[in-house]
This record gives sequence, C-alpha cells and structure tokens, in this order.
Amino acid sequence: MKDQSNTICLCPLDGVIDTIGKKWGLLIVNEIGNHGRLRYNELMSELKEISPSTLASMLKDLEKQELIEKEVFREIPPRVEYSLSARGRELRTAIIPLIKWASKKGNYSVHCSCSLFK
Amino acid sequence: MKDQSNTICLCPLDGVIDTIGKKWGLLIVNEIGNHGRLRYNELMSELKEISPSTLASMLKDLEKQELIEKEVFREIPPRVEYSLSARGRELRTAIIPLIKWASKKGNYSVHCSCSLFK
DNA sequence: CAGCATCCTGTGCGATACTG
DNA sequence: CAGTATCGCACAGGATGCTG
Repeated sequence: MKDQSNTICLCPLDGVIDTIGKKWGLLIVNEIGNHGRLRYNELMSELKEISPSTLASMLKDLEKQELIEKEVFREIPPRVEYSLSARGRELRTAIIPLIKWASKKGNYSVHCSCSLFK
Repeated sequence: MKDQSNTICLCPLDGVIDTIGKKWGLLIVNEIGNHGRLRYNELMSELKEISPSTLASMLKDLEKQELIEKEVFREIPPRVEYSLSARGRELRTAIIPLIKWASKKGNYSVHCSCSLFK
C-alpha cells in the first residue's frame, strides 16, 4: 500500500476516448448490446436523429476499435448484422457505474423506465 | 428477475456526456482529484498542451455541473483554488472500471506507471 | 496570477442525393 | 438494404495578447 488509490492515470483511455467520447459512441454500443444483433437500418430507426453518414463512420470506428463485429450476408437485398465483440460487451458493463452515478443527479426514473431505476 | 441486465438506458448521461465526453473533461477532474486542490496555473502546467481559454471554459463547465468547487482568495496577487465536489469525487471512482477496461487493450504499464498497473 | 477577448482552424455531425 | 458522396454549419479548442 504505497501511493495507490491516490493517483489515477487516464492514459489508458487514449484512443478509445476519441470513440466512446463522441456523441453516438456509447449510444451505438449500448443499442447493439441491448438487442444482441442489429442491422444498419434497424440502428437508423432505434437511434432516431442520426444521419446515415454519421452512423456509417461510427460503425467503422467501432469496428476498427474492435468493439463491434460486422457480419455480411451476400444476399439480395444485402444483409449486414452488427454485434458486440467480447471487448464491446465488457465495455458495456464497465460503464454501468458511470450511468448509475449520472442517474443520481436528476431523477431520471421519471422519464426513463429502464431496469436500473427500479 | 424480469428484463433486468438485458437493457441498459443511457439517458442519465444526457448533459453530463457533453462535459465529460470532451477532450479535457475527465482529465481535469482527475488531475484535481489526484492533487486534492489545484490552482489555475498549476493545472496549466499539469495538463500540458491545454490553452488558457480552453481551461477557463472547461472549469466553468465543470463548476456549473457541480463537479468541482472554486474558492477565491481576495489577495494580491489573486489566488484561486479548485477542488472536487462530493459529486466530482464520486465520478472519479465511477470511471475506474472504465479505465481498467481500457487498460486491458494495450499494455499501458509500459509507458504508464500509475498504481492501477502494479 | 487568473483569467477574458479575439481570431482561426479542424472536424463532428446533419441533410440530402445517389449507388451497388 | 446498406451504405457513399457532397455540402455546409456549429462548435471545440489552439494561439496570442490584454486586463483587474
């Protein structure tokens, strides 16, 4: 027990912060996690207000970060399904403390009915 | 045990995400937390590469979010000290899982010697 | 010392139209 | 269906100089 718990280093976040800190980063990861497996247009519907170009570039980012996995079915019409990688699933659980912390500020259970607030 | 742990809602992050998702948000909160109490120019030195205008606006943001507290000593030359609020301290612990998760990707202990990697 | 005022640049992100 | 191409805006954030 030397200096531990006094000092926290954020350098591990380098790189990932550029992805998960973006407006849609965590939203997409979480949405895929909630459904297990989602197609492009399903994401477009779930994440209302996102533009196709934004979604496409985010999906590329997340795939490069190895947070999601992309499976292409060579069919007509084409089908592409996205799912979380093991690492993506870990991320999803790693942010739960953060969400719980955030939910303590306002009373979000009022307009949010997810299981965290029961 | 109904739908819990299947669905995660990110809406609590609304608002805070705009602050902590910014490039310097968590960095500043964490730096103040590491030192307990810091002055403006001390932050300028610790956070190398940050510009005065950016730091100033971030500090205002964080103060408005009630994550940090500002204490002004009416002296000459003026002295201003920043410290974490209770909520800010909670945030700092809430992101530890996230950092641990991130540190599993690359081997950051190589160029980072903080206590998390011992 | 602790900022604020100003200018400037990069880019995240949206809107729309088009393609394999 | 699953994207790409193009345009455009808003804003984060850097650089510099000035002030109480």
